[in-house]
Amino acid sequence: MKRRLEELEELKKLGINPYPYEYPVNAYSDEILRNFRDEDPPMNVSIAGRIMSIRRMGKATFSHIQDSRGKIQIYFKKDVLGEKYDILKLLDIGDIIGVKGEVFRTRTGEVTVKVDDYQILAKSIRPLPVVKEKIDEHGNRIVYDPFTDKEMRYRQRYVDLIVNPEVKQVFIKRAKIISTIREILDSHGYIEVETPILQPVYGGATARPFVTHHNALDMDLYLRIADELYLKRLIVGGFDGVYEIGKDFRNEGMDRMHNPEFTMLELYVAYKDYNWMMEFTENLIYNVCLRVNGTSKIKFGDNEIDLTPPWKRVPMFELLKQYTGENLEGKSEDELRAIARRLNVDVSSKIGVGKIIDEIFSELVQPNLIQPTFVIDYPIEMSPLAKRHRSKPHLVERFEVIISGMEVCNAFSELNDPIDQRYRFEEQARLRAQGDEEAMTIDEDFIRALEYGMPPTAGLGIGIDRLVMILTNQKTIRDVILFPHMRPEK
RNA sequence: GCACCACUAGCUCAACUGGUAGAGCAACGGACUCUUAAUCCGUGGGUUCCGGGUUCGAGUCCCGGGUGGUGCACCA
Repeated sequence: MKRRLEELEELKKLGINPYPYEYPVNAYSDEILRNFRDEDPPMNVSIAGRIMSIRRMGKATFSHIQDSRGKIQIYFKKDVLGEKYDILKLLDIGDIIGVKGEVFRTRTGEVTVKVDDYQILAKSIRPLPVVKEKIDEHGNRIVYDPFTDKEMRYRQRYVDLIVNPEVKQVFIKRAKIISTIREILDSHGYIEVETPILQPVYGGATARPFVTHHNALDMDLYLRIADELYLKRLIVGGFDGVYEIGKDFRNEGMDRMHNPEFTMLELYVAYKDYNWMMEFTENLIYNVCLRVNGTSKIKFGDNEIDLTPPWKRVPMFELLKQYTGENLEGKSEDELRAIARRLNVDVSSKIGVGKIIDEIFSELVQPNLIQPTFVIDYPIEMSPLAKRHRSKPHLVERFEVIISGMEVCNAFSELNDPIDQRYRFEEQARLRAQGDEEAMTIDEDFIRALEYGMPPTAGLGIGIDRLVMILTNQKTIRDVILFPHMRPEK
């Protein structure tokens, strides 16, 4: 770095501003490579990018520069550039330059820009990890000494993005996934809304919140753990379909599937139930995958996953029976604890019936569900916002979508009976008193809204990060979040 | 929060049972006007994550701490 600061000073002494204001770009690496024809008249281009390699050979120098679209070789010649050629020695890998020149094909066949003139656009004073690569005879990219240090890749994502082009592709695809979801939802006439992230009462999920403080009001506020209760208020307010794509925050552990802040899509549609929502969900995800990947059969880890609808719909208790050999339906808390012991599943003494079942399910059933599966009809105790099942009163009309063992969606026929809702909240309060810190707190204003009357409604939540993981074949959530949460350095 | 593993030059990695810390790339100097992991000659580069301890001697062994990874716990 010291050496580069000296170069910076030398440039300034020569009257060259190493940080100029703009540069007229009229072409990109990928277009130039794609459009070049040997028989066409020579084409002049003006491109800008970062120097990724330099091969100096006395009075001629080859270099590759990388722009937003890819890389292209450039060729400097002493007899073309004269004195300006000598300034090249002050350039380094990592510097950003603009070059103008004619496109030609080298003797070895690579389409290259022969530089008539160049300009330094930003001097890099911190050395970039140098990744060397070669394209083999099959067109495969072989990388030597790849930049792999996970900690540095996540902390200095900018470096990761410069040096590892496949990382950039994941995030471009992520953007496309989200914009495609928007297009589809908008085309159905659903209204995108924004609801509070700072909430006086948090709800809509069972999780521990982040707490912050509002100074002027001298009160604690919570970062939302879900959008649910506000979006349902909007259904009460007369919207037929609303959705929100935004960050939720949960004060829980971090691992391959969890980041403390994550992106969630929630959608609520009036006059529909969870059966309708299942069909909607499988079509949504199928179409997003088609548009983004061009196919509905994708690889995830060692598995091939087929997202073509219809997806299997299986009641939760049926899956439990299938994978554990035990019938858990209608069992008391004591009986469930005994079964858990028999199945070698550890359950905390603080949790109730719903969570014991959930525990057994996530340990013994969920990892086996690789192809997209609607798990339907959950016990009422673990779903305080869902409507009671129309024919089985101890269950609710709820589904989750499991893909590759990962929970990607959660949805219900929404509970719109204000009396039942109050009763369910009170049950949660009882669990909380028992020591379940994640049980929900009662939201009086939400109940008041239901008291005015909410139409029958279907609601859906999709974990966007996890969906992106599946559609881009990434095994950890950190690889689909640009700046995953990290402990502070030092 | 717990367990296991990792941390050595800018990057990727070596260093046997404890015995002078090394290579490739990058950097620096030189040669070279079609190279492409350019090549050839030469040079410099280290708080071995941090702090203690054991030892004549610690990158290596022990204790404590940090960060990361993986798993568990926790997690609509």
